[in-house]
Amino acid sequence: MTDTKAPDSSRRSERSRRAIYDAALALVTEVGYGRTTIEGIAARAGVGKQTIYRWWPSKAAVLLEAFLDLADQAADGSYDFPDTGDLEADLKTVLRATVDEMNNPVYEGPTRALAAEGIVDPVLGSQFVEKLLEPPIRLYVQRLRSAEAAGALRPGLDPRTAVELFIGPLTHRWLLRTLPLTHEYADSIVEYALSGLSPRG
Amino acid sequence: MTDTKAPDSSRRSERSRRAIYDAALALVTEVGYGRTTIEGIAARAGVGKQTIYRWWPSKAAVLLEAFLDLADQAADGSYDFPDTGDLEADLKTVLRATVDEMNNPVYEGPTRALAAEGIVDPVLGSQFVEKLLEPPIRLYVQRLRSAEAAGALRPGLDPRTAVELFIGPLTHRWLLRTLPLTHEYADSIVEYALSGLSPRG
Amino acid sequence: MTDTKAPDSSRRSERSRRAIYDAALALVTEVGYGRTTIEGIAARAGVGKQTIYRWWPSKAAVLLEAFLDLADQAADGSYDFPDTGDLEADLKTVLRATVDEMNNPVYEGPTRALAAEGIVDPVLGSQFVEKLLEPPIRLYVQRLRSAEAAGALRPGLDPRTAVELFIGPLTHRWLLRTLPLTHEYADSIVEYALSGLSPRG
Amino acid sequence: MTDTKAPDSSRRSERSRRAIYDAALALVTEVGYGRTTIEGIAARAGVGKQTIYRWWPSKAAVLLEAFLDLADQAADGSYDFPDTGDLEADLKTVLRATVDEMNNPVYEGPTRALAAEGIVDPVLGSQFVEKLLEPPIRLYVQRLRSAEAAGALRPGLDPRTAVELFIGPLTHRWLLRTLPLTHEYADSIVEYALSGLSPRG
DNA sequence: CCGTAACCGAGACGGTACGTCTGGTCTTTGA
DNA sequence: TCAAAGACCAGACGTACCGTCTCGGTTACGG
Repeated sequence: MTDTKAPDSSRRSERSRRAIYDAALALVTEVGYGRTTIEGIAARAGVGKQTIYRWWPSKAAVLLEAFLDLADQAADGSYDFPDTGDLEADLKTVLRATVDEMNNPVYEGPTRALAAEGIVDPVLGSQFVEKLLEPPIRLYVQRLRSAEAAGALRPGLDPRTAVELFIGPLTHRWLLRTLPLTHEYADSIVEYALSGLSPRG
Repeated sequence: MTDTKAPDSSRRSERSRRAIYDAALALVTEVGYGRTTIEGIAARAGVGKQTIYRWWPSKAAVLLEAFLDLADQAADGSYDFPDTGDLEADLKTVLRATVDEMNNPVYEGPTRALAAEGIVDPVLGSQFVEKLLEPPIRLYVQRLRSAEAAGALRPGLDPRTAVELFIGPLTHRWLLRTLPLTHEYADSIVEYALSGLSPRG
Repeated sequence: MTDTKAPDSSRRSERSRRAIYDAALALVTEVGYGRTTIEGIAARAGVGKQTIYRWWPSKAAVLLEAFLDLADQAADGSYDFPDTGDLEADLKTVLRATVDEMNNPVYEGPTRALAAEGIVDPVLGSQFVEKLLEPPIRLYVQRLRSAEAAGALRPGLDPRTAVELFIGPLTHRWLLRTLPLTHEYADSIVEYALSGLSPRG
Repeated sequence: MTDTKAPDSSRRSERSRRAIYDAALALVTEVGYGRTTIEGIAARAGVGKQTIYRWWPSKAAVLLEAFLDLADQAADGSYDFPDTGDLEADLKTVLRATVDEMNNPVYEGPTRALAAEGIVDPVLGSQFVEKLLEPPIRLYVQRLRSAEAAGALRPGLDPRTAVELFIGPLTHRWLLRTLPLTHEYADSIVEYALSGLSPRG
C-alpha cells in the first residue's frame, strides 16, 4: 500500500479550496508558473502545506483545477457555436474569438504553463485536453456535421481531422510564437482550408 | 551591463562540451527532463558545475544545444525536400517522415521537453523555433513556391500560412496527444488541405 | 528586521540535536576542525542541512554547544576547588590538573579550534569565555578570597589579576606552543607568583 | 618526492611580491581574515593565482610574511629593551608599549588572525612564534639576567618562566578578551609578579 | 644575438562546500 | 477531529574559492 489513507472529501473545507484557487491564480499571473511554489500558494492562502498535498498530486494539478474553476465561473454554461447557415462566416467568428483569447494576457500565462506541463506529463496532459480542449472541439464537430448535411462540405470527410485543419495552425502559432496571431491569419486559415490549396478545377 | 565578465571561448574545453552533451541527452532519456538536474549532468560528465554555468544560462539551454548537436550529426548536411513534380506525393512523403520522427522515442523525450520549456520561456522558445523549426519550414516554403510556379497551387497564396496548414495539425496532435499520429493522418491532412473542405465546383 | 522568522524552539527535535552533537564531535576528532563541514555533520547525523542552519549560525557555534554538552555530561556538577588550608598546594593541584587537561588529546583539538575561532570572532569568543573559561575562574577567585581572609595573601590584591598570574602563563604556553607544558612548569608558576621575583626583604 | 620542481627564486618578481603583500594586508584589514581569499589577493595585486601558489603554501603563510615585512619596515632595526637600572620601571614601560600595540587596530586584525591560525596549525604556529614572539622574549630574558646580576632578582630563577609571568597574563586578556587591556593592568602585573602574592615576611 | 627556459598575468578546469530554497512527510497544537 | 503551522529529511540550486592546469607574452641567461 502506498496511500495509507484516503481523505474524506465530505469534510473538505470549501473555504480552503477557494483560498487555494485564488492564491494559485494570483501567484501564477504575478510571478509566473516557474516561480510559483506550493509553499507560496499555501502561505498566500493561509493554509497548511499538507492541505494542498492532501487533495492534489502536483502544482500543475492545483493550477488546472483553479483554472477550470475560473473558466466555469466565466462561462455560465454559455458554450455554443454560431450556426448562421454561412459556414465560412461562422468559422471565422469562432477562430477570431479564439485568437483574442490566446492574445489575452490574463489567460495566456496559466494556459501556456498548463499546456507546457501537459506536454511533458501525460497524465496532466490528458486532463488538460479532456477538460479544456475537447469541449469546444466537440462543438466544432457538431457544426461541421450540420454543414455536411446542408451540403456545405464535401461528404465523407472525417470531422476530427477537419477540425484540426482549423485549430492546428492557430495552436501552432500560439504555442511556438513563430509569427503573430491576428484576425487576418484566422480568416486565411478558414479560407485556405475550405477552398484548398490546389487550383480549382 | 549585465554580464560582468564574458568567458574566453577560445580556451573552452571541447572535451568537456562533448561530455556535457552526452550526459545531458543520456539523463533526459533515462530519467526524463524534470528529474534531470545540472548537478546530475555535471557529475555524469565528470565536470565541475561551474563549467556548465559558465557556458549555459539554464538546463534547457544545455539541452537545446545538445539536441542541436545531435541533430547536426545525424543530418550530415542531408537537408532537402523531395521534388518529384507530384506535390501531393512529395508532401505525403515528408509528413509521413515527420510523423515517424515524432513517434521515435529517442527524439520524443528531449523534443517535448524543449518545446514545453520554449512555450513558457520566450527566449528559449525563439531559439528552439529558429534553430529547429524554421529550417525545415523554409524548405516547405521553397517547395510550395516551385509548385506555384508549376501551376500546382492556386496563385497568390501566402506560403507560410499554407505550410502551417500541413504542420499545424500534426504538431497539435503530437504535443497535445489528442489522437494517435499515423501515416494515414498525415495523408489525410495533405489531401484535405490541397483539395479543401468545401465541395468542388 | 534581519531575522524574518524565529523558529519555534518548543517543537525542536531532541533526537536531531543529539545526533548533531555526536556527529560534530566525532568529525572534529576524526578529521580536525578545518575539514569538518556542516554538510558533513548533517550527513553523518542523518539530518537535513536546514535543521542545522535553523538552530545555529555557524559551524563554530554548533561545536561550542556540542562541546559544552560534552563537558556538562562529564562534569556531573562536580565543580569545586580544593581548600586544604595550604594555598600553594591547592593551586599546584589545580594547575597540574589543568596542564593534564590541556595535554589530553581528546579535548585539545576541539578546544584549540574553538579558542582560535573565538580569537577572531568576538561574538563566539565571548560565549567561549563566558561558558567555558569564567566558571573555573570564579572558583579561583573564591579560593583567593578565602586565602586572603586567612592571611595567606597580601591584602588589597585584585583577585582577577591575581588569578591571571597563574592561568595566563599556562594558557600562553598551551596556545602558542612555545615550550612544553609540564607539572614542573605549573609548580614553578605557582611558586614564582606567590613569592615574587624580587629578592625577599 | 612530492614537489616535482622548486621555483628559481633568483628570477622572482620583486614587483609581484610587494603587490601581494600590499593586497594581502589591505584585504585583511578591510574585510577580515576569513573573507580574504587567495583569489582576492591575486586579483587585487594584479597577479596570477599561480604566482601566489608558487611561492607560498597557504593564505596564512602569505599573510605571515606580509606582516613580518610590515613589522620590519616599522622596526628599522630599533629593537631594544630599556635598561635604566630600575627593573620595575623598565618592565612597566615595555608592557605598557605592548598593551598599546595590542590595542592598535592596525596590528590587531592581522595579528589575531595569525595567532588564531597558528593555534590550529602547528607549522604556521611555530613560525609565528619563532619570527614574531621569540625576538622580544629574548630581550626580556637578557634584561632579567642583567637584573639578576645586579641583585634586583632572586637568584636561580628560570628566566623563561619569569618572562611568561609578565607576558602570559597580557596575552591571555588580549586573545580571550576577558577584560580590557589597560596600562593599569600592565602595571599591576609587574607589581604583583615582582613582589609576589604572599604576604612579605 | 638568438634560442630556450623560467616566470608572469590570465583564467578555464574538476572539485568541495557554502547557505538558500523547495519538495514532500510527519508531528504538534488550537479551535 | 481536522486543519494551521511548521519542523523535519532530502537534495538541487547557483555562487565562491580551492588548488591545478594550460595558454601566450615577456624577460634573462647561455651557447
